[in-house]
Amino acid sequence: MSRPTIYDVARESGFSIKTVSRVINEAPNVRSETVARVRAAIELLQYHPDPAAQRLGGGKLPTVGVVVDSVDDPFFAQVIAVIEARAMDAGMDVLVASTGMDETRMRTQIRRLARRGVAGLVVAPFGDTRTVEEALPDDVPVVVIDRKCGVTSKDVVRVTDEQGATDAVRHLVARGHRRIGFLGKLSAFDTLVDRFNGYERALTEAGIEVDPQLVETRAWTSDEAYPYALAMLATSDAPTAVFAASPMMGLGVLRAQQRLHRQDVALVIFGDYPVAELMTPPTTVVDQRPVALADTAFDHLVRRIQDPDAEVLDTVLPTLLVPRGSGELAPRGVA
Amino acid sequence: MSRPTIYDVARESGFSIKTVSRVINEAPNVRSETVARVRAAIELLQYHPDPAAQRLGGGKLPTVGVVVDSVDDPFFAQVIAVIEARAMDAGMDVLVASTGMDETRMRTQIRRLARRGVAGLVVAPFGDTRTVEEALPDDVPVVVIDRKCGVTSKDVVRVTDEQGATDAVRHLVARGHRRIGFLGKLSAFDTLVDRFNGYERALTEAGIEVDPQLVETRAWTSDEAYPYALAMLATSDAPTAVFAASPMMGLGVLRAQQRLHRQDVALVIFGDYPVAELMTPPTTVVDQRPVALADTAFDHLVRRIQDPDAEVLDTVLPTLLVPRGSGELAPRGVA
DNA sequence: AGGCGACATGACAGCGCTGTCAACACCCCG
DNA sequence: CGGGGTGTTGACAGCGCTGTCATGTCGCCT
Repeated sequence: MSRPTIYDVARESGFSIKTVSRVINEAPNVRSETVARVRAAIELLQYHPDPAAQRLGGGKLPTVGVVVDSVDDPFFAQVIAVIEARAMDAGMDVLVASTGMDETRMRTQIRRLARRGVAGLVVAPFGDTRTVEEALPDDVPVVVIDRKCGVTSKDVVRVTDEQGATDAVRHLVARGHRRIGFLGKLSAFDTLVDRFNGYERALTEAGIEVDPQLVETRAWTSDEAYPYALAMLATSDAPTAVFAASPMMGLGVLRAQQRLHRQDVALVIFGDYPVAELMTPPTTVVDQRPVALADTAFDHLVRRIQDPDAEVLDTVLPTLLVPRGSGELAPRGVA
Repeated sequence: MSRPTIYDVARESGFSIKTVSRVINEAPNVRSETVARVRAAIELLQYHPDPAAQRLGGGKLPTVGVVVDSVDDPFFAQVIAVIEARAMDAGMDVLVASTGMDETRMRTQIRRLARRGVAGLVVAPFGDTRTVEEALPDDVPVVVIDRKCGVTSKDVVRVTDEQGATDAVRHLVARGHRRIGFLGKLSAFDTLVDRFNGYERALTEAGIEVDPQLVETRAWTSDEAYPYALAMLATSDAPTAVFAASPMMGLGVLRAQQRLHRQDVALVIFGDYPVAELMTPPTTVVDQRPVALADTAFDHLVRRIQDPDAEVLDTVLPTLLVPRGSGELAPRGVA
């Protein structure tokens, strides 16, 4: 009445449990006829191996763990969705854990999943190199996503942050903007620094000097960004365009614009967000393409699981500038 | 060098593994001094029980499974986030699985998690009563969320769909609207039918007849809703207000409005969505309060895990009308 | 014909826990 | 002072797998 075990399959098929185990794990050196008979018995009994037992017996759980800042951040939600889909195809389950942007909690969550015996881990880390390197386990395959954080011992999949930012700001410069604001907390992630560098590069190559008045690096959440954005837009020599280095910064700017009833400030946000195309004007973004990122991360995780000694990869995927309207606005007062 | 086991703790503390096991599981009849000594040993060795072994030994995994339509739907993403947070506090992990709105896949995913030995399951089901009742396991505690689907054998946590819809439509009626459109696929979920009933009720009590021209029940995704919304808004006797029975329908309407350059159509969407407050005009919604829902669901799940024979609960939480602008627009042409 | 290696299968011992049951020490009561 | 709880602890047998090692069977080469 209870779930069938490997013994039931063994009895039914007439082979030993070890042979059944071999069939399950697609081990070599089993006669194809034997495989067929065992498979038939498995099918007949509707047998499914118990992951806990497989794990205890010596293997890993058919499970991948995903550790991200927060599960309901749209970016990470998409990442999780892709990983979940890929894992399902591979017959694996997905454990999720969030760090809430807390280093201790990040460490705890990673350790917990590692202890649990997951086959692999996808982690969006943060903190300085040392913290992150220490938090990442060496006995479990890990792929780091989105942020490198100086990690060199693990596979990393991220995007061209600097180039993406450069593209965004060049886009604004091409529309004639010369006073372009920047919002983004540099101390938070290395990615933010890259994005600032991209901003700086685009300005410099256009012969525009970076105006410290237009660079706001204190805000982290959108709530924090809002007053700064408000202040920046309200000054007499306000920027005619803004580059928001993250969706959170972008939302702060949008709130400020809404508050000031201004729809004439050009805006490009690094990172797409839900319904950006329905805003007034629709928001131009630098798409980080979370789907491609997660897909690649999963590929690399599988590779690492199969060959723990494979060469360490640092994959940098291109971003995509998506013009929707807000980024194509001409400078105020110009036709 | 390897992870410490219960034997290490036993040796270190001077007790048997069984006593250590008792301490871990907070079993009764253990002297407090013994507990203290064992705890000290656990602390010293940094011991953490192996979930797989606990499971095999006879218990359940310290894990809850969450099965939803899709992981990156903002509503479910929030649900998952809350469950994850609560689970973490309870020392549990969270397995996520999505159904992709496919009955077979729903069944597969639920079975898989159940087999895995999770302690409990939170499921957003769909399909007719029979399908769902069959898909839900009886040997694992389950809490059904968001949609009842006729389930009577499990705890259910949902919201006042009909009342919420009535509130929304009354709100529009109170602003003077008499031609109010409805968008929502009734055949999809029982919740949608409830929302339509709420719509009908609010109209009826205001002495307004339901105009079939203004009721669109074919669309399911926002892509499908878009052309219908477009058509509805473009007719000569177009509605002055629209009640979108789900965020997807709402996005369809918003796209249509954007396309038609119309910001004068009053709109209330059932279900909040990201940055709704930044739209032009900001979108008035009926908040389903996913956080409260998930919180309650987790409470009920814990209750059910502790007492499998507890009375079956059907909890219906109130929704919250959030006026933000779009729902307060007067009918076209009226001051 | 004898022997060796490649293939195919099985016996058995864990993996790290928990459940069952037994053992033992006390305590209360008649 | 003996019987029968009650509280506290431990020995031991699994749970359902996989790893190791042994066993048996051919086919082929010398």
